[in-house]
Amino acid sequence: MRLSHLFFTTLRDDPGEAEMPSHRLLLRAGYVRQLGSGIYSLLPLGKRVNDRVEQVIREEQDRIGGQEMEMPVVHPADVWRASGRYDAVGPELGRFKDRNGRDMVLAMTHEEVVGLLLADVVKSYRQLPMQVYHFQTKWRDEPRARGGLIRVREFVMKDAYSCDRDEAGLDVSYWAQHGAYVRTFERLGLETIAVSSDVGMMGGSQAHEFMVLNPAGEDVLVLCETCDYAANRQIAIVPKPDAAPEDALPLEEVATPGTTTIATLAAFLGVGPERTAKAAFFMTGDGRLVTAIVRGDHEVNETKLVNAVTATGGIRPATVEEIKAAGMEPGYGSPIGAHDTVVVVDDLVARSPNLVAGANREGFHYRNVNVGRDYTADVIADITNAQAGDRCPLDGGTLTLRNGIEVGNIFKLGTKYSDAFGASYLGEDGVAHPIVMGSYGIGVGRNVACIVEAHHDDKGIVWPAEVAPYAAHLVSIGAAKEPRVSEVAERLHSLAAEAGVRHEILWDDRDESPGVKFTDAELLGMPWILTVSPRSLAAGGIEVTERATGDRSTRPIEEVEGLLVNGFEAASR
RNA sequence: CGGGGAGUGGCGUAGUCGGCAACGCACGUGCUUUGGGAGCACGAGAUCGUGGGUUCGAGUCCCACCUCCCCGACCA
Repeated sequence: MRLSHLFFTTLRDDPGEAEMPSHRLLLRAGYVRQLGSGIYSLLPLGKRVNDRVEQVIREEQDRIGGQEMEMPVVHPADVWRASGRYDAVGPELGRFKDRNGRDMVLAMTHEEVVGLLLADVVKSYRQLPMQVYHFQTKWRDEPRARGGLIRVREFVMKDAYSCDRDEAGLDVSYWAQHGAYVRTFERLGLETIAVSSDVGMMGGSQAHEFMVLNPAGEDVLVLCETCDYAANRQIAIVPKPDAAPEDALPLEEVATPGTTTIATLAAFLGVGPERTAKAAFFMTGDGRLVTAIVRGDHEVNETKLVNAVTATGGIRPATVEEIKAAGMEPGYGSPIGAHDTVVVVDDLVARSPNLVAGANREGFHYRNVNVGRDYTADVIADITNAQAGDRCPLDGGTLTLRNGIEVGNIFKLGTKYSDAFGASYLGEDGVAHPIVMGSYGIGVGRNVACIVEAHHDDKGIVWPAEVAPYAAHLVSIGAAKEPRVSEVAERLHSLAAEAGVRHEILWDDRDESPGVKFTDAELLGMPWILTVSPRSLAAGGIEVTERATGDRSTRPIEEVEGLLVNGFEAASR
């Protein structure tokens, strides 16, 4: 490809609003342009990278027997009503009406369609197990897009669906996908950590998220320093030592003016925060007020809380009015004397005697509050966030917290969608059984961004060869003075093009100064930069520079021709 | 949705007290230059986010709205 004809432009200055390196570089180097919040165009260079990433994913899906297909972006709403998700999912599901007033949906995922197709196509156990996948646009009207391609509203996802006869079969498919993901991310040049994760609204029994560590990541990972325990903080187990046994003391009301936070309360009373109970209030989607009690030195984990009360539609912080309506006083709240609220108590609080808790009266707390005696827990569960320094549930090692970006996930779905759509098969036993499903997603654009996050320097992008849009970047200099420069460049360019799409090179044939060309070559990030100039020809050939290392050498023209045809692997040796 | 910030040629920005919309880069033409973001000359390019208001006069002041970014909430 001749750069003079490429639909792109580089920016000399950093775009003002791009904060993450990947966003800044993809904009500056002319790979992407923004259309709206969380909506991006891929320019030709961006499209080529995207295609290369897709191809890696495709090869690894095919390797485990995945069959590529394609399902629609626009679905009749009835399909989503059948699974219950038309109502269960909030405004992030795009909805509109067609010209006849029928409710329609912009797909955010494709379990429903797969369920329908399975009901139609699969009849016998002989057709299982089976996996299908496709690359398709998703629309998710996220509350807030951020970080360039990291979190967008419209994006292409590889979503795969495994279909098995039973749980044992699902387990095999699940771990086959796990292996495919490990190979995929390795080929993409991403260092990932597979963490156990929440099954969320997808339903199901087991899930992993593949995470890359990144300070701007939206997820918090809980990692053990001494073993391979790794979990999303949303579900990370928090082992808690038993509190020292004490006899329950009588309840005692104390005046604690101006102590609406645990810190001020503990300081006022001269006790540690671990001797207090903290109350947090939430409303569930179905209108229940949840009072969550954790010890003062912990914080509430909302995912665990949602799971503890099986809150479909999630939870949101309760308003002051809602809290007061249940007989509690924000800032001085506790379940003591409260009504019309679901009380969820962290297991540690349930075992901790004589805590300080709110008196539901402004400016007052109780000492020596004991669960069971002074108020009743509707649910006792682990509802706290893991904290740095906590003990690992596996080997007792020290836990650390790191931020991560989710580049892929795998879910054991079970039969939720096959049940909803009547997707069953006739077994050897002559009886109908529901098909057991799994679902497996990789966001393509987010992976592109994460690759740039992991592979760039102060000059620009440094693509791994596996995903680079072109095999090399050819810079021709001094063509006006030495006609052989253009001749040689022309020959290399067409030779590479004839060798196939994976061998194509980008030729900067523009009439620009050498400085501009070198700077752009480094910004664009092809793994190899070839320079042909009167100087290089005089030195015996072509200057070959490895982008990642900066290693530079002059090679005979015939050798470079060989690299173009046979691949640059030989050049690294 | 809450908090914060920003909308001025393609990009990055300046614009003071309300008084001819400016600078750098990029772009076009010509000449010079050609191994690390060249020089000179000339030139094109702006509904100052939108609507309303105040004023002799609004990029600037007031009101409403829209959009984008960041933090949080949210998130399959």
